[in-house]
Amino acid sequence: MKNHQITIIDIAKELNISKSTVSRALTGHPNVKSETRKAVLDLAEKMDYQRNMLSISLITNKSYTIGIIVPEFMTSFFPQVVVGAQEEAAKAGYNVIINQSNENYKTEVANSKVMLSSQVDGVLVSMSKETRNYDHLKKFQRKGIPIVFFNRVCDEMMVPKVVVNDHDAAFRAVEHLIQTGHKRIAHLAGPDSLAISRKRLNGYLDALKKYDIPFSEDLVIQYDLTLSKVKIYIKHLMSLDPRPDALFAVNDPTAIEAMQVIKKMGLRIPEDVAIVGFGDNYGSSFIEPSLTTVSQPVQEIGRTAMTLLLGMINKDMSQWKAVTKSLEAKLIIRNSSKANKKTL
Amino acid sequence: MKNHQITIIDIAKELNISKSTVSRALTGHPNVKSETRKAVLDLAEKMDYQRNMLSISLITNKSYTIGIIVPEFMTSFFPQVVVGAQEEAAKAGYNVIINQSNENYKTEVANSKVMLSSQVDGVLVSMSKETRNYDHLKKFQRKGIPIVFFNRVCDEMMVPKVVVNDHDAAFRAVEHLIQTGHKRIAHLAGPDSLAISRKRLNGYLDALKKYDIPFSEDLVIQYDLTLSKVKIYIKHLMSLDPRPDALFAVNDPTAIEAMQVIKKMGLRIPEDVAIVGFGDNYGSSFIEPSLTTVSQPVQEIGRTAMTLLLGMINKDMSQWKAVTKSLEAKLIIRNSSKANKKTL
DNA sequence: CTGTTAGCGCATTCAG
DNA sequence: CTGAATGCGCTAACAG
Repeated sequence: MKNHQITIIDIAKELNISKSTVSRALTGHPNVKSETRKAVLDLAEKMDYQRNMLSISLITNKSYTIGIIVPEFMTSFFPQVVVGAQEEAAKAGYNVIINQSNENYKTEVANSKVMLSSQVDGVLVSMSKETRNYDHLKKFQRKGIPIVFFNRVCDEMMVPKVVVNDHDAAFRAVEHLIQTGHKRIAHLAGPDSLAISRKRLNGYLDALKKYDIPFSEDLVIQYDLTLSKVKIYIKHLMSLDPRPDALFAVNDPTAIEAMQVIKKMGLRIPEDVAIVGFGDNYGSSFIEPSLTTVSQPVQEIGRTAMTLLLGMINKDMSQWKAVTKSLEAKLIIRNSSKANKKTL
Repeated sequence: MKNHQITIIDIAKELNISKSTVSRALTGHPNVKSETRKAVLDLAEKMDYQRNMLSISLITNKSYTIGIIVPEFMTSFFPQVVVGAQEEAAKAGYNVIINQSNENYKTEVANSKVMLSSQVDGVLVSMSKETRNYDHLKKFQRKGIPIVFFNRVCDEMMVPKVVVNDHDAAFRAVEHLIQTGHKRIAHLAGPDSLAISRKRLNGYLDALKKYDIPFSEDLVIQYDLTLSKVKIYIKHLMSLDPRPDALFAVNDPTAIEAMQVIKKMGLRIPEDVAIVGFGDNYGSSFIEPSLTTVSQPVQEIGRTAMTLLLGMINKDMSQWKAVTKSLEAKLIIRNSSKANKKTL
C-alpha cells in the first residue's frame, strides 16, 4: 500500500540543489540556467517523476477538475454529450469527473456534495426528472463555483444554459405530421417537471393551433419516462375511437418503444399510425421503419456547455453572464411518417 | 475567482476552540465531549462547511478516486460498463474519473499520465485497438497502483482481468449458424491486436472444425473496426462465388452496419444471408430483422472489475492475485439467423 | 539565477 | 478530553 512516490525533494537531493529550483525547472519558469533545467528534466524523466496535482490544487485553490452530473447513461444522448464536454475540457487541461443521478433526486444531491468536496472548479448539470428543489445546485452558485446547465435546465436559476430549440423543433415535427395529412395526432409527453417536456408540448400545441386542428385532451399523455409504461399508454391511445393517426413522442426511446407495441398490435407504421420521435438516438435510423425524428447536435451541446463553463472559470464572477445558448435541432424525415394515404 | 471557502479554522474561531478539536469532532474521533461535538457539527452544517478532500488526500496519500480508461463512448457497451463500475465505486465512497482514448494509442498514454498525476488509487482499463506497447500501463504496476483490465485486456500483464467467455460464445454462435444449415459462413473479424478478436476468431475456427466445414481463407476478413469500411468488405464478401450464406460479425455495430449494406444490395436476411453479431448492443433487438447476437452482462462487467480493484486497494500488494474473471455471455437467437430454407 | 521561508487545509502525533 | 506542533508535496514571495 505504501506508494512510495518520487517527489521534488528526491530530485533536489540527487542533484544537490534546492527544491525551489527543481520546481522552477519543472514548471518552465524562466529564471533557471539552461543546464540546470536540462539536468532536472532529464532526471525527472529518468526517475519517472509525476507531479502531484493534489498539492498544486491545494495551493492554487484550483483542482483542474470539472464535475458533470447527468441523469442516466442508458441511451446514447448523455454519453455523447459527455464525449464533447470531455474533449473540450481536456484541451484546456481539465479533468472530468462524472456522476449519474439515475434520475433520482437524492442521488443528485449526494453527487453534488461529492463534487463540492472534490473541489471541482465548475459543474455541468442536467437534472434528474425528479428534481424540484434546487438548493443543492444553488449552493454552487453561492460558493462561487460556476455552474452551467444543459438539456435539463433549471428555470429558477440565472446561470448559463445550453439547450436546443425544443419548441420550434417540436412545432416543425408536428407540422410535418399535419402536412402529410394527419389529423388526430397524439402526443406522449414527458413529465411536467422538465422544461424540455413543456417546450415540446407547447410546440405540439402551437402547431395544432396554427393549422386549426382542435386540441383533444385525450390525445396527450404526460408520463414519467419510465419506458416500461409506454405499452399501457399506447394501448390506451390506440383503443380510442377514432384512433389517432399519428404519434409525436417526447423522445426517441419512447418512440421506439411505442413502435414495438404498435407493430405488435398489428397496426402498420406509417399507414395506420405515423410516428415522430425526438433526439435521433442511436438506433433510430435502423429501426423498421426508420424513425422520423429531431436530430440534436449532441457532442456540440457538450462542447458548448464546457466552453461556457471554462470561460466562467477564467473570469471574475462579476462578469458571468446568464446566457442561454440555443443550438439548432432539425427534423429528419424518415419512413415512420410517410404521407397518409387517405389524403394524398 | 476567489472562492472563499469555509475551513476548520473558521469553525474553530467561531467556537473559540482549537482546530484539532474541530477536526476530531468532524471525523468522529471518540475523544470529544459530546456537547463540543454537537456544537461543531451544528455550526458546520449552518456554515455549509464542506471538507476539502484535496488536503485529506495529500495527507493520507489516498485520493479516493478511481480512473477509468475506455476506448470509446459511441456504442452502448462502454457507457454501460461504466455505469456498473461507478455504482460500485460510489458504494465504497470512491469517485470516478473517466477518460476515453478514442481508440488512439497516444491519447491513451496521455490519459494514463493524467490519472497518475491525479493520484488515482487505482485504474480500470480497456485498451484502444491501436495499443501494442504497454509501458504506460505497466507504470501503474511499477508504482504500486492497482490496475484491472476489462474487455480489451493485456495478455502481457499479470493483473486481474474481467472478460466474457468470448471463445465459447463465438463457438456457439457459429455452431448455431451451422446447425441451421449454413455452410459458407463468413467472419468479419476485429484487429489482431485485440485478444477478443483473436478469441472470437478462434471460436469461429473451432466451430468449423468440429463440424468438418473446410475453412476458407476468403471468408475471413480482419478489419480495424472502422465502421465506414464495413461496406467495402461486405460488398466484397457478397460478390464471392459461391456467395457466403451467413456472416458472423465481431461485434454488433459491425453486424448492424453489414445488415444495412446487405439489405441495400437486395439480399434477404436471413434467407440469403444469415447474420450473427456479438454484444447485444442497444438497437440490436429492434433492427429489422432483429439481430441474433451474444449478450454480455455489461453492467456486471463494470461491477466485477471495480470490486476486484477495490479489493486490491485495501490489500497489500503482496496479496494481489492476477485472477481472470470470465463472465457468462450467452447466445440470443433472433430473426437474423432463422434456419436456411434450402436445407430444412 | 538560486536558496530560504511560509503556508494551502487538514490529520495526527505529542503534551498536557 | 483538549491544545500546540509537525508535515503531506508543492508554489510563491522574499532575499540574496
